[in-house]
Amino acid sequence: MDTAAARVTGSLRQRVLTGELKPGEPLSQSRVAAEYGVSRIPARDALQTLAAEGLVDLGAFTAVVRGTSIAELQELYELREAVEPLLTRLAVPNVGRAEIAMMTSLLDEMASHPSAIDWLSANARFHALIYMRADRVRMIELTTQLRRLTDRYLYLHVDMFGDTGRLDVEHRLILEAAKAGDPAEVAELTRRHIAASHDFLLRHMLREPAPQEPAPR
Amino acid sequence: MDTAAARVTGSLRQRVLTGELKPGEPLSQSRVAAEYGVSRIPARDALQTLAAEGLVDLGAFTAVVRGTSIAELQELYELREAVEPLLTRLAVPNVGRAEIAMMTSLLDEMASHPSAIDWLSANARFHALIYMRADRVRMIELTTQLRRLTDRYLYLHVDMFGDTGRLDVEHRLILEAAKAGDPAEVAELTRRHIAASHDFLLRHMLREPAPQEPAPR
DNA sequence: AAAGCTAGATCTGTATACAGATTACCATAT
DNA sequence: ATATGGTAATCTGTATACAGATCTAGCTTT
Repeated sequence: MDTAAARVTGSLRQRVLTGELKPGEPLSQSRVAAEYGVSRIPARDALQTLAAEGLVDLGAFTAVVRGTSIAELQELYELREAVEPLLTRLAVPNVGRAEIAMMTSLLDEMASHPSAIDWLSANARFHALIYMRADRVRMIELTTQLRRLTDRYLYLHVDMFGDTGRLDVEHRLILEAAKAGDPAEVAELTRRHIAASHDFLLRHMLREPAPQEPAPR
Repeated sequence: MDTAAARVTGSLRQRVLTGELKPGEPLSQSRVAAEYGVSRIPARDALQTLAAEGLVDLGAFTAVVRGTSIAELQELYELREAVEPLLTRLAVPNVGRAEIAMMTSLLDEMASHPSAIDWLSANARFHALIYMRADRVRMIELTTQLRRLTDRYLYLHVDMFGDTGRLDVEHRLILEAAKAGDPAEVAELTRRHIAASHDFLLRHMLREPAPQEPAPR
C-alpha cells in the first residue's frame, strides 16, 4: 500500500536501524509528523508499528528509540539459534536448483564490497532463499524481525564490517551442504554461523562497553 | 494505562480468542467503534494491536478475524517446542521455594474444575512461574503470544476440555523435576507436554476437518 | 544552596470531518 | 438466466481540533 503511514514507517525504520536515530532519542508523534509533513495520525501509526517490531519503546509519555544491551543481544541470538536451524532443517529438502543459483549470485554480490546496507540486505536474502522453502510463514516473519534487530547491533556497535571474509567462508559451506541436500548439516552450519556472529558482536560490545546516552536535544 | 483503545483491545482479544468472533468475520473500524461507543481512532488502534498479535488479518479493505489451519497450528507448536524448553532450561536454576509454592496452589486451582478461561489462565501462570525466572523478557513475550494463539485453537476446536487429567499428571511431573532442580529434565518434560497438546489438538481437528466459514451476515 | 511550587510548553488520546477507494446491490441488456 | 454497468452504501486514510496529562523552567521559600 502507498500510505503516508507506510512511508514514515519505512523511513523511520531505516533511520533507527542504521543508528541515525540513536537509542534513547525521543520520537514524539508531533515532531515526527512535522518532520515528514503529515498529520499526527500516520506518525502515530508508524510509531506503533515500530514498537511492535521492537525498534521503539512506547513509553508512558513519548516514544523513544529502543536501547541496546548485551542481555538483549544474548536473547535475540538465543532465539535465532533456536529458530533458524529448525527452519533450515524443514526447508533444505525443498531447496532446488533455482535457489542454489540465486544464492551463488548473491555471494558474488556480497563479495563485491557493497555498502553496509546492501551487504546486509544480500545476506538476508541469501538465507531467506533457504528459509522460504520451509513453508512456514510465521517462523519466517519472526526470523525477519529477529534478524532486523540483530542487524541494528551491527550498525550501532561495529563501524567497519570486519569479518566478511569469515562470513563468506561460512556461506560457501552452507551453500555446498544445501547443494548436497543434507538438512542436518545445513542446520548445524547455520547454527554455528549465527553463534559466530553473536561472539563477534559480543567481543565488540565488551570492548566498547558504554551504552550510548540519549542524544542531547 | 486506562485508555479506550486498551479497553477495546482487551475485549476484542477475548472475543476472538473464545470464538465469539469467528474466523473470517469482518471487523471494520466503524462497526467496532460504534459497538464500543468510541471514535474510530481507538478502534483502529485496537485492530492494529490485534493484527500485530496475529489474531486479526489487516486485509486490503477491512480487518478480518484470522482463520485457523492445521498448517498454522503445526508452525505454532514447532515454535513453542523450540522456545519453551530453552526458556525452561535457563530458568530452572533460578526457581526457588516461592515459585514451587505458587505452582502447587495453581495446580489445585486447575483441579477444581474452573471455567475454560480460568483453567487456561491458571495453566499459563503455572508455566510462566518457571519462565519468569529465565530473565528473558523478549522470549517470554514471544511465548505469551504463541500460547495465546494456540489457546485459540482449543476454544475453537475442542468443546469440552477432554484431557485435563493427562495435563495434570504432566504438570506434577514438571513440578517435581523443578523442585529437584534438574533443568534438562524439566525442559524435556515441557517439550513433551507441548507436543502432547499438539497431538491432542491435531486429532480433534482432523476429526472435524471443515474450517468454519465466515459467519453469514 | 537545596527543595518545593507554579505557569507555560509539550505531548498524547480521542472526537469529528472529508475525500478517495472499495464493495454491494440492483436494474438493464443480452 | 447470465452478464454488465452504474449508483448508493461502506470503509479507510488522513487532517484538524480540543481536553487532559506530563514535563520543564524558573521563581519562591527555607
